[in-house]
Amino acid sequence: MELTTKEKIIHSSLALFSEFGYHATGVRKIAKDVGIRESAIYNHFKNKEDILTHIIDKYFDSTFLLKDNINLNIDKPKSTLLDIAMSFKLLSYDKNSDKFFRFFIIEIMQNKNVRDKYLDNYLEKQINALSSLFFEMMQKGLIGSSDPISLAWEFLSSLFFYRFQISVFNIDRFQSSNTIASSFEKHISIFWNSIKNSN
Amino acid sequence: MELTTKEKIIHSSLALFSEFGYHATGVRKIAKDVGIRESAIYNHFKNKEDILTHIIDKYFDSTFLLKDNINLNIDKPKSTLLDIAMSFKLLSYDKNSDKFFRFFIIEIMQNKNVRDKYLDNYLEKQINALSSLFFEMMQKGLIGSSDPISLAWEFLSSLFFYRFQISVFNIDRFQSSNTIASSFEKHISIFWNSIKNSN
DNA sequence: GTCTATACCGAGATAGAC
DNA sequence: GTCTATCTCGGTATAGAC
Repeated sequence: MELTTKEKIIHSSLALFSEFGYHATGVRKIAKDVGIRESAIYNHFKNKEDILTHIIDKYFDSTFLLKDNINLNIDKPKSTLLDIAMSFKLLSYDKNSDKFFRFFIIEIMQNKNVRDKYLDNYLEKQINALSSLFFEMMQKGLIGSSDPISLAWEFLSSLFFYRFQISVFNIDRFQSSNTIASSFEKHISIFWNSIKNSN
Repeated sequence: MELTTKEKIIHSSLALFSEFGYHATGVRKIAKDVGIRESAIYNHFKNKEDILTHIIDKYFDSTFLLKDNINLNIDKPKSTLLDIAMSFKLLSYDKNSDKFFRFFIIEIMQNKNVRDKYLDNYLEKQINALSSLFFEMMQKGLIGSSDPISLAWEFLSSLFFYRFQISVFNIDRFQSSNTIASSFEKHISIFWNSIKNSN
């Protein structure tokens, strides 16, 4: 697979941004990594920030969105939840997705554009989708009655943290990520055990 | 309370670092915020990185460590867990601690020194302490038998995420943090409901 | 589309007067 | 301990030849 220069620039930039941060990464470094001169960068991107924007637009979805063939079969509620958790786990152990994740965590804290994307395009959608799912389950009597939004937060929180933690381990303690490899499944087990209707 | 120049530098630096990041914050900006010239900074710190090091050393503990008067009364297991959660909540809604938290999240991803502190001085200790607590509870038959380390991860994960999320909301959607204000308590309720021994 | 050369700026940092 | 003045370096970005 032959990458165009533009693709190479994006690829190198992302690798450097996710390791050193956006500000600490110079255009010279990017150019060197690609194998061209700084000036050649500007044939493909307006400026440095333009590279950042392209990366965000191109990779945000693939970094955060779960596989969309999740079986939302309401009659098998526990395995539906497990499916979602496994989708998180898949992303966590995907090398590329993990790199983007680190990059985005940094940018969420510093870049309003990324932060808004995270809050509106990701978090809110996830919470809404999960709330609906739990609401349905309650109506069918599969789980006890309570606030579906709170359940959604509780369900998501652990999955997100495990992904965060694996991402931190993966920087320079790759082996340690094994210690929480089974946490995604364990979460479903504990969570389901708490909310299920036991009649 | 009169702050020394050195303290003022640390204070201003932290505010700027946590808002714009370490690399995006110049020594000139810090000096201006303090009300002195750049050169005067160097009477107090060797260089810019030296300021960073001092901040980390001075504030890491107060950012992450829970209040140490938590009552680890094993005979009231649920309220012990609630105490821990409330300690998290307290830190989340403390304005200063919240600022440091954002700063440290960024640095965890980019700075090996901070990352090691997070992993060794914070995370491992927390997991160990919680594991011991759950182990004791199992031995006393207060909760069902399972892997105490997994329980510790599951318990901590939600609390950490809620803190993370409140910190993100607090940047420019202060109002939204209310939506998860009760999540800390809710977490204890759901978690305890799952692990308690019901005999 | 990439190169060389260069402009320009702001960064971190130092010397020495006060 | 702070100031002014200044240095050097590396950053982003552009002009114009090939």
